Amino acid sequence: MHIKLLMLDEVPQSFDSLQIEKEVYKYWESEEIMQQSFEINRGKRRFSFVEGPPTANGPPHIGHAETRAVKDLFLRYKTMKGFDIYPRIAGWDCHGLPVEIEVEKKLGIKNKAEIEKMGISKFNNLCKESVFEYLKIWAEASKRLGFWVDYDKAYITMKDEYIESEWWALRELYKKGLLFKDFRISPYCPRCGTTLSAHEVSQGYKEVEDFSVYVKFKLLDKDEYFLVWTTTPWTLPANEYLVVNPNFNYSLVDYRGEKLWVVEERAKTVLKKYVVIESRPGSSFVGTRYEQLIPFLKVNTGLYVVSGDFVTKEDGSGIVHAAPAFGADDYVVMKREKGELYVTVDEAGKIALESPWKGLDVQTASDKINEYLKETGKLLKIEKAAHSYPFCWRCETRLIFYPVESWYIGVSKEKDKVVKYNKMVNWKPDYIRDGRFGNFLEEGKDWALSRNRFWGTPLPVWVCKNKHTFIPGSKKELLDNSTEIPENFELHRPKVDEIKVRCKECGLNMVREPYPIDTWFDSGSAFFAQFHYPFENAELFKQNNPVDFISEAMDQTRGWFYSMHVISSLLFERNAYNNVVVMEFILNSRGEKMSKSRGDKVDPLELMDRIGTDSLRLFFLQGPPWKPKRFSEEVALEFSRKLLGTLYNSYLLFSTNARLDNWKPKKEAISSDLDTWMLNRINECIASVTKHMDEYDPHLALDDIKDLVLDLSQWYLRLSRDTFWSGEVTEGKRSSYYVTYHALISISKMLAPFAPYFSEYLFRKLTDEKSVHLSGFPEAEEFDHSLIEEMNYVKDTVESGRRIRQKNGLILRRPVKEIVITDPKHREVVRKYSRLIQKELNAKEIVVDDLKSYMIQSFVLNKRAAGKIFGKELNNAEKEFEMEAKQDELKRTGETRILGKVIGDLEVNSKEHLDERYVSDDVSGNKILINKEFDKNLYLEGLAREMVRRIQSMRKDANLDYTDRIYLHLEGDEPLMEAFLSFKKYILSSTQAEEKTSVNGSDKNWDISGLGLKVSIEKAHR
RNA sequence: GGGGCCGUAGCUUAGAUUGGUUAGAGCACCCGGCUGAUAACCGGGAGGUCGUCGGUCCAAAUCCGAUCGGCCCCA
Repeated sequence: MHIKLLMLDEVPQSFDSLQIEKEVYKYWESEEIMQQSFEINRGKRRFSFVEGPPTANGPPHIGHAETRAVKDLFLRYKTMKGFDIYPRIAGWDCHGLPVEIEVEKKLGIKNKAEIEKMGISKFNNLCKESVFEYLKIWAEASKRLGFWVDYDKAYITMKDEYIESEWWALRELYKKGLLFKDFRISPYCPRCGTTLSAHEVSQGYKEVEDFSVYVKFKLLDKDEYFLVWTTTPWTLPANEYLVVNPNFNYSLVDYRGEKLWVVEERAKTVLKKYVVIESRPGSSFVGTRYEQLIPFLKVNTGLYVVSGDFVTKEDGSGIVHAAPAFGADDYVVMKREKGELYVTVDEAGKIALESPWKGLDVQTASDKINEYLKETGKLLKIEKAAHSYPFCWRCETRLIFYPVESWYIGVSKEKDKVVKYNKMVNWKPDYIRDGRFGNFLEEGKDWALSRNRFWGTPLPVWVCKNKHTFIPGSKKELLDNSTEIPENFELHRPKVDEIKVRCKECGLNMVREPYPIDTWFDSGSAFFAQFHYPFENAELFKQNNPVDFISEAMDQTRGWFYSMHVISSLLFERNAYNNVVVMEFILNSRGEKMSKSRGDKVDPLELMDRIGTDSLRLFFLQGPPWKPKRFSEEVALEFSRKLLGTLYNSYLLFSTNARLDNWKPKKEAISSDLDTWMLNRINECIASVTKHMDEYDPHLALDDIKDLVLDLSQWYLRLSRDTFWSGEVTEGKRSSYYVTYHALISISKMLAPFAPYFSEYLFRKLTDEKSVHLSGFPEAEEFDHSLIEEMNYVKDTVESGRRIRQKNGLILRRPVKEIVITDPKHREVVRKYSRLIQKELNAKEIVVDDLKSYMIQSFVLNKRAAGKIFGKELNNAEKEFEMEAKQDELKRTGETRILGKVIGDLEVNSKEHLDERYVSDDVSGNKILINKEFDKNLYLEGLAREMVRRIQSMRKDANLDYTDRIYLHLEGDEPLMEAFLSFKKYILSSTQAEEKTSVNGSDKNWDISGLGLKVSIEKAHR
């Protein structure tokens, strides 16, 4: 008769994680457990978090699932630890090129002109709609994954309030002199009239054959030349500097009567035959003036040599010509030298300089310039070489580098701060801080903020003809300064372009700088803009700054981690976040990146349907998050089956018995050393898990939990089974129930952040509380580490004992008479756990004693010495010496007579060996001795156990419940029947059997070490 | 082209900061055992040039250099 308790619910015999997940999900939904978890700690200690907003313009992939699992892990942990995480909201990144491209694809258009033709208003509205197209799938997958954040209150980067906060930030930066306009030299398509992003450029590389030329720049007032190599002769008319590497050595060589400077290592390749006149380091040329190569451009600056580390000796001559308008390095040189920017090419890619080449496109111009150089004797040589060159991915036009106006954030000016605040961040793994991220910060590049696109946060900069600048720090400030406001005004193009603003200083109309800004500025502002700070929630912002915890994948080192860090450093003079967990990618089973084209992308929702959410989450945390993982469903399933399946069965064993005994969860007096050990073991685990979680090492915490589950199942419960099965409810049994209950509760709580579904299921079976996620994380009580070490010793001992039995053919089912442990150091431990050891090793007695008592000393003749005495009789002497009496005599008196002659110490060697009645092995170092003698009684007892095992296996085959009783009849060979008679009580009680001469059930014939046995059983009727 | 991380058994991996027993575990495999919670467990076996080469050292998976392969970022 089963009495159903409120707690300790009955569960199915087999573990169905998918079914459990369904039930739990439904329960969370109907009871609004997630919402409650947001509220439960309001007003307590704060832990702050900010979501790195994804752009929901495609379905989430497995990498998103991983970051969400890791974020959620820590949010749940901190919630259970009693922290108030508020706000705990989702966030969505709405702007940017990826969104525009999605819309372009849908419309079947591919350039800016077409967008302008259809109207920015229409286009941007489509972008706005497109952003949320995948939102449902994202929210569904995230919820299913158990990523508990408030989706209803998500921050949205395209809302006016959010943008307004960014405007405030930009105005603050402007006030600090950190927002300014400058040129940047970017890849540019002269046909489309547009710059290309790095991503676009990398798509368009092609292998082409181009002419490259070596030209001679004459030193001023000297009959010497700098030899310079270039693949873009059209840039030569704009030459402003020559650049040498200060660390290289340059040679002046006589080449066909001309004196040329060239880097030492390249002279041979470039010139073949020449005579070296002298050598000088590159640094010595700095400042040397030279004659203009092509005299059409009027230059006021430059025409001297500068140094630059970017100059290599891989190709060319080691001397580089700089035309600042057409090269990024060149531009940096010009800035450093405070030179001027000479733009000799127009926006359509035609030469604009008054010269014979005016109006030619750069390619044609290059050919003509080559001819010109040849005619004027300035060309040394011309060659054709294949190299890869970028083309426009849309129209296949050659790209050129071209100066484009852009607004910048002056990171370089504040580099020291940016670097300093990074030191205050706890990076996991720590090498990111000084490695990948730190190195990037050291570059200290200014942040190019403006984009030549449509859909984004508008740059809040208005300029009038007199170059007066107006930068509103809020929507209100803009409106207050406007003379005409369009209908349905919002902070997006085209409305912000249509608003009329009059210059305060001169009264002229102002025009907005037409750019939207880099989307990274949107997401990088999340830590204050999500609050609409500083317009609202100042207090809330203060409580949540710096953010305690963020986590994203590795690619964000130059994305979100960077933008947030820079904005915070420049704006608030502090780090934006305290702890950041950086994740590596999930790879396919071959260790490659998953990709659409390879067809191995995994849909997280499908995956969760197949293997379950807990399995997926556990898979992510098997190793450190910052190690790339090869994904495999099998590995994920195996791990979770091992952990959760074992836990499930532990609960099953416990609950079945506790229910039968009508035990109700409550604290009980602890009555055994095994129970005390388990409690200490649990506390040790809690302490360690807490430490690892606090240090953001979740994988180590999971290892700890797994070890505890195995200790519970494979050691504690296995050894406690007898207690559970004993008939009466004794003090010992109550103690075991309590300890097991306590272990299961503790584990379900510790596991809750990792495997939220199964933990909830288990927890709810054990208690009548609402949810494990609303419960507290277990607190470790003091524990005695020596108790844990003692048990480890016991485990080792048992393990060695089994090994020794196995190696000596003493199978475990047969009891042995005695086991001696020759380790006086652990005398007390062995005594304490002797019953346990005895049972595990199936021994009648456990003895602790000195090894000495089990070593037999024997003597053999020292043949060299004895040979002198016995000569040819040595063999006979040896035989006589082996006799026990002689050995005894020697041991007693130190000498004995052999073949009539007295021998003593000098003629013998002594030897020790283990008493032959015992066995041991080298591995245990003779610490465990097993007495292998056995008598009839031991023999019969062994047979009895053999019979029990066969009967049990037949019960199992007959699908009997283990409380069912049976009728039993045995027939067989004599020793077996004798064993049955001698151990009848043991056999009948352990198989729940009653002896009967005629049994009407199933029969089976067994062979037990050559003895025949026929077993008949029948289910007994009550 | 520059920077970063990684490479340990068929698979998943511990050990690398701090050089020091026989490189440790799990899955799978083979032999044996235990078993009325368990697709569990226990003992044994097979399986490793610790990616490769070189260096430092009495001693290298560990430190250094090169090289190959995978992944990422940047150009």
